[in-house]
Amino acid sequence: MKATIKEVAKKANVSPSTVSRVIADSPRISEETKTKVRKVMKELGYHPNAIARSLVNRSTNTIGVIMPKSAHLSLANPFFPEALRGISASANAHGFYVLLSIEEDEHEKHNGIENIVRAGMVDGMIMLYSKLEDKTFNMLRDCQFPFVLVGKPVKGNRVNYVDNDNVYAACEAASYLLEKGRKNIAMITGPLDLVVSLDRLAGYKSALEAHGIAYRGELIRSVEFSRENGYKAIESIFKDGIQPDGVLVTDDLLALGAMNAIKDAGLKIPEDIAMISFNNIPTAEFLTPSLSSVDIHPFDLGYEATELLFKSLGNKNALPQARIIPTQLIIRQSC
Amino acid sequence: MKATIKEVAKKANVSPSTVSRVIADSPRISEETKTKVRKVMKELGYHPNAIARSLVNRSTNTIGVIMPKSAHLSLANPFFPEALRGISASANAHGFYVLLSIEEDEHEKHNGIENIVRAGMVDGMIMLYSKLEDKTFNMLRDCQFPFVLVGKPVKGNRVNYVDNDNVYAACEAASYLLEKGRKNIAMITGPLDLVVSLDRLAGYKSALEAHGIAYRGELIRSVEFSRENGYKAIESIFKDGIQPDGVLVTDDLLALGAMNAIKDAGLKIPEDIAMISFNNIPTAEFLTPSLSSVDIHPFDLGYEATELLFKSLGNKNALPQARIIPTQLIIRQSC
DNA sequence: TTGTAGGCGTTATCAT
DNA sequence: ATGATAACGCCTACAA
Repeated sequence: MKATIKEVAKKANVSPSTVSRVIADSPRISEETKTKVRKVMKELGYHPNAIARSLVNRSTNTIGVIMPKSAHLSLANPFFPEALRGISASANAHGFYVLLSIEEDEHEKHNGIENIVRAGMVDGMIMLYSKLEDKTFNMLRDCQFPFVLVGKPVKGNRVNYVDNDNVYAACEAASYLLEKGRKNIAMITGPLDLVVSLDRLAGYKSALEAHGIAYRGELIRSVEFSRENGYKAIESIFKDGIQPDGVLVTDDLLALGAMNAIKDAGLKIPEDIAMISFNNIPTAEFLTPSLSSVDIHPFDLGYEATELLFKSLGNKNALPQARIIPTQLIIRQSC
Repeated sequence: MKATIKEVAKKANVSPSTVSRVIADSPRISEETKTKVRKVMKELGYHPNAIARSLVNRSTNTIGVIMPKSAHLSLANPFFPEALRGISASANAHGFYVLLSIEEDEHEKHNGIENIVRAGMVDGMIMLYSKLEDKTFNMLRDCQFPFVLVGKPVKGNRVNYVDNDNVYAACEAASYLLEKGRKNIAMITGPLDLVVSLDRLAGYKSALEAHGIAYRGELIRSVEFSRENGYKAIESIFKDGIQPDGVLVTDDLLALGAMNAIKDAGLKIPEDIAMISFNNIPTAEFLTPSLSSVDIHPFDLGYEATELLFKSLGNKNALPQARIIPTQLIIRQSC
């Protein structure tokens, strides 16, 4: 059985409140008493109970992290684990714990998160994605519960968020291809209900526009993140009788599949089709050809999001803030 | 402000205990009252406070997950995220939450975990590694705190654990190389204070023995997990004037570096040096040559560990159990 | 079937 | 500088 504050108090011949003050290192307790009480705490192996503390303080020193269903696939993708590391690093630095919620399906997800929030398990949340019409997002916003989005909110939603400039990043990547003389640039992107997909598509379009090239919808494929879907997307473009000379892919897993589809069609990268992708997985440089990719700095996204959360926890009616984490286009052999 | 059980009670004209019983769906409450109370709960948007519940129940419905420092590097490695998914899947199924602890350094780590445990934040723990003389392990064991090790405990420590048969897996892989006619098989392994490293080394040795080949210590390199270290390990073997015709690597990240070192030395894989690695990262099949690797089924390791934890939570004085998750040697071009 | 009262371990307020 | 007391929100004997 664990020692409680009362037992410490009894053994030290003081009252529980005195012990409590010693724990808080209150200046209103004599050094003498402090050392005496501390000695007893050691002897008894006493450690304050976090639950009881949370109950009276109405705060748990814990932040929640929401990972979307698609993260299951993408856990292979370094984005989520790296973001998690960033979150954890910031939380640790503030003496906070991290409650992780990886949910199974849409329905459960919503319930799970709502439980965590309504049950008072966490003081704030980090959402590791941003999509249109998201129930969890709406719930959090409607509750006025403190949270930070990793990703950009839908227009008009004024909330705390941390994101890359995905429009810029995609524009930069597409421009690189265009300036290499590529004219027919396909795009393979994730689901279009994700804000990140929309942003990157917008960036792609703006690059075309800046280079005086017309946008053609038939060059675009939107699919769920997986290697298989990357493969199929390229296949489908070829089947439509289109042969692009470049392709912008919004995720390296998709790119892996796409590369294989291109090879299987007897075409060469980058000679026939140049490729740039996103996320810069650790093996990108070891592929043949090595894969050009945009590093989005997921650790920083997680870290800064958490820092922002603490800031808003400290000042409940602070205005929503945004932080933009720079991206880095890493050119390798694939373009 | 959130509604409490008292407010529900008042509005429903019943006592708090009745509401409590409705929450627990006690059979001693009439259906009539139940529906009445439930209606009020809905109206008030009532949700039981998990903290208060935890305090009186002395249990938090939360399990902790400990990720070691080296996981930082290895988060690029699918092992940890996949294991996390498995843990989360099992925890969700049991209505439990997951508290994640990724710690910075050894010292902090110990303190962090000890806090979590002693503060009563979690009902049990999953340790995602196993090494010799580990402080956290000893602390947990000495506290008699319920936990499950993913990995094998040091001999003599009777604790719950879930692991692969790493001796067998390494033996199988080494034997494969030997049966392909390779005679001088090097081994690049992780730190030798990790039980997994020792086991795989033992498996390698036993394969040699079974094939009547003498063990030579100069063929072995033990390094921290990283691509750079994989590169250096091969370099160091070459520098010693040794040219192996096969190499067994205990992690794909190490293998990536090793492959490059071999290529840079002007040698070919598998012609000059055949290679088998561990962990089967998603890109293994996309490398050139594609990398043979042992899939250790990290999801299952996490899932089964958590199931085992729940079992031991249910029966505090059950005897320690072990579960072995099968491995799968996946042969590709590198051997 | 339902209500009352005490307590889970802590902190905060008000005394002393 | 320290102690008594009352919460925090819930559960659970024990009573009725």
